Amino acid sequence: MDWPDFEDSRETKRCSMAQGGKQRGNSEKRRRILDGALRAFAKKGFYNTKVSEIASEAGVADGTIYLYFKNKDDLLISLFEDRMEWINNRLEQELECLEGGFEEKLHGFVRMHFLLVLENRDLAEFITVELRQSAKFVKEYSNPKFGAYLKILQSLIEEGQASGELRDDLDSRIMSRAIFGALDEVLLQMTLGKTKPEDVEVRTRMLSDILLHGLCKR
Amino acid sequence: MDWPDFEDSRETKRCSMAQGGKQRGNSEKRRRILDGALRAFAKKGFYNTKVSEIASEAGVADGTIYLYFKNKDDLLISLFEDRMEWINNRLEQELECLEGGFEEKLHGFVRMHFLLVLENRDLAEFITVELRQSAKFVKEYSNPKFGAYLKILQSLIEEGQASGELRDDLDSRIMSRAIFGALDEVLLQMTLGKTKPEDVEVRTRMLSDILLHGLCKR
DNA sequence: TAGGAAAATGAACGGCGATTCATTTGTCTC
DNA sequence: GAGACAAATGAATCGCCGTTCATTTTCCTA
Repeated sequence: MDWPDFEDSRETKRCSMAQGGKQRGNSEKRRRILDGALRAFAKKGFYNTKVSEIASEAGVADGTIYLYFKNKDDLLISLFEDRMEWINNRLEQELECLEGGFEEKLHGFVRMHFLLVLENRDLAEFITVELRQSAKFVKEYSNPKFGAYLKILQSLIEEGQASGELRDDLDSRIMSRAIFGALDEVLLQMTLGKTKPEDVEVRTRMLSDILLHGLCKR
Repeated sequence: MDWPDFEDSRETKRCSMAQGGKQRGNSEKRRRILDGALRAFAKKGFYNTKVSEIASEAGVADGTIYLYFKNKDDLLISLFEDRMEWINNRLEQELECLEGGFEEKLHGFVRMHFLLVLENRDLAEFITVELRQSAKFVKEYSNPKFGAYLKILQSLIEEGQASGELRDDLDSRIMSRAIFGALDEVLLQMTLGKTKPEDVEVRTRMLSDILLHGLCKR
């Protein structure tokens, strides 16, 4: 199978509708499909989910999906970007509100990452499992929304370096990936197992602490 | 699709052959198939690889694959376990040879993880991408070989704690996952991009350093 | 309220690809 | 070298599922 080419904009497919105040119905259906797809993909994974299952999950007819998305692959990517954008927005929003130095900021970031995603188990499952799948074709089409996520983390690190709180012998690009990897793996475990709310706090503290100060005794 | 049930042992399928010194041909073909599958999966991913492609990659007929593996899923799992076992063995072997305290050991571990896997690009791609796929069904069948990998890391941490070098307020189970996640994500980036040999050294140093001492200035 | 266009429907199609199995090839024994 | 058994082959099968499109429904406008 070939991955989709992005010659036509996914975001605005079928803009042919009247422009007035009635975008409502249309966008809402698109949203319903994305929501249904998330639930379905989380349950069985992309390749084991039938389009007809997504449709019934979304409460629309099979064919309707093809009015909003080019094909199943396109739906996967659209869903991924949609959710990633949501995460990025909320992450940036919350980060702005955080007072204090780098330590607080990183702690806040880790906490947010966990909370945002665990807020919705399906999202957690989808992100942790399908992201890799899509990383595979980052080669051909570099996932911009995931790139944006990493950028946020990277900027955070660079700020810390600029303010002198952080060592500056570290490549922020590599560090941001390492941090994401650590969070993501722990998140995967939380997603698959039964995580109680207090576990989130414990893990947040533990991870931000070790990232800041390391495993060694000081 | 349902994931395979493991009622019949995958390892020893078709033991009906004579027991003498002629296991040779048989095992060798199994190996050829596993090798071919690795190449194929690395190139296109599990779901986009046709069984016939694996067969031609391995230089056997399509049907032959079914003499050694129950089905395509079984082949995936078998391959995964085979390679994971190889990694675990070599990792343990190398770790035993390492002198010094925890710092040296962790550094060695990180280095080994990178080198072992990058020694074979296909393996790197396969592990980083397909492991998640299989983590998905850890729910139904807990991947023992990956568990063993984590155990090695976990023991390393616990040793460090016992000897007093490491903080003991850290859960070694969670830490081992976090470390694996960080390594794996950085490895993914290395796999997809073009990594020069010296990059491996840089990243090894950077990662073991940050894991030991954290991002903060001391 | 008629007419027409956009949106939605879901039954049917068509291609694909995992798996099977009748046949061939190889190997060992007497 | 013939018989018997194991191993390998690959063409044919068959069920599945992504996608299409003829038809129906909805919704607007005059």
